[in-house]
Amino acid sequence: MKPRAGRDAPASERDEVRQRLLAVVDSIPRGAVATYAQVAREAGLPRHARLVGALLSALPARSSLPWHRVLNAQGRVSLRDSRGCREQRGLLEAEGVAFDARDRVDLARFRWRAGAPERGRPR
DNA sequence: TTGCTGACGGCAT
DNA sequence: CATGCCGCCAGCA
Repeated sequence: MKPRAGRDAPASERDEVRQRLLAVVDSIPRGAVATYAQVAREAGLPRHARLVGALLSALPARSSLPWHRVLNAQGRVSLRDSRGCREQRGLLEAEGVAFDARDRVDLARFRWRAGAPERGRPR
């Protein structure tokens, strides 16, 4: 059987991977959002969207990471827990991210463009 | 090792 | 727009 790199990799390496992903999340600027897949790609780990979710779900409540700026590909909050859902939404709205009537964020408008020059979004 | 699960995603219906 | 199905991956029983 063909072993898969990620699973067999030494703990230290998997740890480094997690750090890299978290670092990307940490770099999402206020008022912008990124998708799970986007974070993974940005970290050089395409196809690891689920891992991003797993990581964030295990995040300590105290974390200073802007975990709330990560949404699914549809621009919606992906939390199962309704309590957490409202929290994430509240945090985003507090920094200017708008949700439409179907609880979606317009990614074309709020998606974070890594490396793109900081510029005010058109109102 | 196998099987099931999940803060995912893309595509077909 | 909603569902369902399937691929993808790490974690865990």
